[in-house]
Amino acid sequence: MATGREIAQLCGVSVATVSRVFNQPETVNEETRERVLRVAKELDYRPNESARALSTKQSTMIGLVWDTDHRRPGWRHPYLQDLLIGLKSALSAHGYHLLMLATSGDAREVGASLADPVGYVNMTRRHHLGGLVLIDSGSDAEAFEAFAQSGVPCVALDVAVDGPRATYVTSDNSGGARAAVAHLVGLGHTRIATITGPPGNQPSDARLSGYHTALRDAGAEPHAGYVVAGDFYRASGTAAMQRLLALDEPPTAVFASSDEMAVGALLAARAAGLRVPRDLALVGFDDIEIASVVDPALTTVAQDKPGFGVAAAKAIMAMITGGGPEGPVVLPAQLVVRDSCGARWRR
Amino acid sequence: MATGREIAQLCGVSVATVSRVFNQPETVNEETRERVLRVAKELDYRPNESARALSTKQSTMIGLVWDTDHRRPGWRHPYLQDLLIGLKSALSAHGYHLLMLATSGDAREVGASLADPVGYVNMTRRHHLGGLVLIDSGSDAEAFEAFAQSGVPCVALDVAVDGPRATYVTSDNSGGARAAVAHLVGLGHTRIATITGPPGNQPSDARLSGYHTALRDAGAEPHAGYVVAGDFYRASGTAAMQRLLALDEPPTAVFASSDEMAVGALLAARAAGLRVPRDLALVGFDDIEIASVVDPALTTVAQDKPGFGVAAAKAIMAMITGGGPEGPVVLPAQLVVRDSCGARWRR
DNA sequence: AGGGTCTATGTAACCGCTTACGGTGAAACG
DNA sequence: CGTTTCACCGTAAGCGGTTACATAGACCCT
Repeated sequence: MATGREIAQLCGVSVATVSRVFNQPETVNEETRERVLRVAKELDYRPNESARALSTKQSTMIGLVWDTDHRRPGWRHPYLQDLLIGLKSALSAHGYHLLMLATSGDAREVGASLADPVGYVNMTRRHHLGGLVLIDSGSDAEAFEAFAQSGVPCVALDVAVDGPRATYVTSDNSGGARAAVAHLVGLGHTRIATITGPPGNQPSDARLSGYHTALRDAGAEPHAGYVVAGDFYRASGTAAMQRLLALDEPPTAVFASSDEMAVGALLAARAAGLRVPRDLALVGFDDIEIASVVDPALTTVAQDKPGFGVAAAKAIMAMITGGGPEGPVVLPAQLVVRDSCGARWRR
Repeated sequence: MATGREIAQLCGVSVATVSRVFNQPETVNEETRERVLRVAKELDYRPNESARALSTKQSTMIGLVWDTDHRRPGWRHPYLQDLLIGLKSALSAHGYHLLMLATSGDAREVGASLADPVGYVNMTRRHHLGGLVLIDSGSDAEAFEAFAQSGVPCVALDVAVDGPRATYVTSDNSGGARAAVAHLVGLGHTRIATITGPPGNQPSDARLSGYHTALRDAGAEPHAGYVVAGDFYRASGTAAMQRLLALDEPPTAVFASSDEMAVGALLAARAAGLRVPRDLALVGFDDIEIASVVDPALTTVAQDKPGFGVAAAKAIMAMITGGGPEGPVVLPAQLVVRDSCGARWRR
């Protein structure tokens, strides 16, 4: 690999000039600049990023905190791929890379345990990362708070954090839920239940509050037994639905806090001999792929999935270049009406 | 951030000793070692990875080549998340990180265009990456070949490459397909069609050959019109199915090279008034989430998704430490019988 | 002609760590 | 007791860039 020094010698200039050609081209004479560039091309010169990072004390990398081996093994993000697409392309536009940090297996580490904020923050400092993107992995808001307080710029997805250089992006969860439930109300339903995510999980809580708001708007009485907690996964939706169906006065409509749970509920309803949407209206949240494939196609609240990534990238870049954190970003969540609540069917 | 020098001063030793404590602990006296470690801990010392990479000429990062903005925009990998889970955890075990490379937006680059091998290889050299993992993004085997020939260690997923330091991991595509079609044969079908992926795509071609083998095994005559090409995506499955149904003698069973296309075919069949599996048996490939949710649940060939990542990580580490590339890894592909081909129903 | 400005470049220190090499003292040896 | 051996550690030279500062002309002005 050719180094700057070699180029300098071949061109009869100093290494400083070579460096300037690439970093402040306007300060170097056009003729010499071209000469340097030509030789650089001939030698297939690649500036050494390590050296560069060492002397500038900053890298062009953003860390991604995504715990795969969380307490709950096999934890899955509903739309990781879209999120990464948005994140990666937005970061690329700024010349930044995404680093998926490993925190384990390093004997050199001083005081790190695995998969906890300490390990990640260590890595962040060791690599002089520009910042961190935190992907919500269940309900560990406390861990995220530790990140936010650590001082490294970070933006969390789907969980509100607060720190000197931290912000977050989330969907309009309550608004989306409210629209979903209002839709059910508009279809004439009065016995509307909801299957929530894990209590304490922020998006879930916000969706629940949207559910309440919509009912209140409609002047309806929230029925205590109509709120059942799940964990965002399919099986919990099935279980929750079974509990709802066992009620004296089972609901005629259900708003689930995730599509996965909605699908689970659908299976339970079907198993109980109910037909959706005729006997039971169902709305989900997320608009993952499954939603449009399931039969009947699921009415749901769509999130701007790549938008999460893009917004996160923007927020990080703003903190890196600008300084202070900007306010939280709230992405729109939009009701997508399909077949599972009978809107089309009634018409 | 504390540096090695500071620690050295506080401990009354030289920086060399500090470095040794972390890299060759056995060569330093126990007492001083502990002293250094203690001070390091107090000062929250983090070795600077840039400096380290600079002097050792190697980093602990593996690059991930995953073109999101491919020719075909919106290209999606059927099971990226599982693959990443496997990849990341296996790399972490070796203390390696995964770097999602950006190749655009860098004025400093000498001769790079976007999203092509050149750009990625540039970045690989600039960052002294240990190697590259190439995710198949459609049918660009030529581009992959360029990577493989570039000399940087790389392992490709689902496309055979050949190079001085390159290898690949793939599923037993033909074996899986063969099992799937044999299953259909076993159910008594004789008019078995297949919907392939894009011609030239290696997994697709292998699956097609498995299809042929199974038919030959059964002594059946391959019907030319029964092989229809798709592009792995749902819509193409629908279109292909429509073409098959328009045949004079439509098939009674279809093996699709991907679950997405199988779902597309399912929709087409349903739209044509056919009932699956009674009027048409259907088998897919991949075993993505949708497969088990669709109605009827899809019989399909499951791939070891995290296994891809793990195998890739192993292969890369072997090339980094060992030297020469090992042979290609072929993961088992296993038939998962569900409801879409009537096996259960017949019994 | 002397002084002030500007532009273009060179000099050299520095970033923080690794490592080849050499030195020191104590133990072991003949 | 002189010499070898060995464990331990320091010295210093990189690694490949960046950048503050100095320098040297060229140009312009009074």
